[in-house]
Amino acid sequence: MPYSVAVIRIGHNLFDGFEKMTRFGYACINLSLAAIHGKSAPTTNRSMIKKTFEQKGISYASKLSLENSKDLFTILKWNVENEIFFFRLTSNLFPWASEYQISSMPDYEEIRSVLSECGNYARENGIRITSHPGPFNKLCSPNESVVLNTIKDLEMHGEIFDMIGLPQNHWSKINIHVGAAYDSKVDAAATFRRNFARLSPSVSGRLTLENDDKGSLFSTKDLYEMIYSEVGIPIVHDQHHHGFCDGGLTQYEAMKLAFSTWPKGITPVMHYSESKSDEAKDNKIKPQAHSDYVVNKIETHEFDVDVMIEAKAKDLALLNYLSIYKLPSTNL
DNA sequence: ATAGGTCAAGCGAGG
DNA sequence: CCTCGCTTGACCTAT
Repeated sequence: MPYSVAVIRIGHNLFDGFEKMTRFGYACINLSLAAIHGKSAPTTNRSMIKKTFEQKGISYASKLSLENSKDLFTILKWNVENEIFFFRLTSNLFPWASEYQISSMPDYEEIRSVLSECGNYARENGIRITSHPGPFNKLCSPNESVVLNTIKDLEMHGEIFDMIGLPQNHWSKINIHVGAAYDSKVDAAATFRRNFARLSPSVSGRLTLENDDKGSLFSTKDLYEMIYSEVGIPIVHDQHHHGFCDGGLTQYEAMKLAFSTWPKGITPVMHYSESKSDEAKDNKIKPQAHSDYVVNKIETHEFDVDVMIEAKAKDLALLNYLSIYKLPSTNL
């Protein structure tokens, strides 16, 4: 096995025994480093608009990709220094990657080498790296061109994870939503399952599904009954979304169901966020919108689960949360 | 140098 | 019909 999750966990367990474990994580952007470095802060999100891509093409995309990759290493180091072992990788590491072969970038070899170092570092330090491709990924679409674009985007994520050297399993999950119903959840789920079979092992082995945040779409219960039970895709339970689409289950029931879908030896993931409208005391803001910070105690019950905090203030929100409750970022 | 407008992709909800 | 919200603000141009 090129990347042994078991070894990492046993290693950390030497310190703490075999108590319940939780890693807290943040998504994509590091605002602590931004606060220190200002405009020149490390970022994995350099991008460009379409017009610029048309003018400058793959060579400029390659340049940005290399810089993004180098800064990924800096951010991973920051994570270790701050004892954060769960991190969502940006989907924008390689700008416009759907428009070219990654391997034909001029800086491909150097990028591969930098990403491979990132992977080694993450493995040595037990950082869990995951991703969350955008909402335009619709594997359930009746429109073939939408499906083809989705497959392309997902395969791009898989290829990048392979370059980093992440295992082709749900430890390094690529997480999406079903995200649409087209007036028939039954049909949408069938289309999803059919198109799931078209993915390479690099993607299908890592893919997870998250419950939607609209009543008409897929609750955790729906995902279990209509997708997991047929094709075995593990479920990421988002507590905030559950408030808008609960399928008749309590948080606890939905968590129990979702976590039961994960393979043995791989810690399930839960998403946590709070409403911006509550935080700002402004009911004109949609309740689905994420707050800057999270302040309520996160309930994990008896479950062994990693918690991704989705808050606009990113790592600042995570560090703030941990300080409120005097928690370690992990008790691994 | 900074502010403000703009920007690939798909959906559904709400005004 | 338009805007927002979601993965994740960042880029570009005019001042």
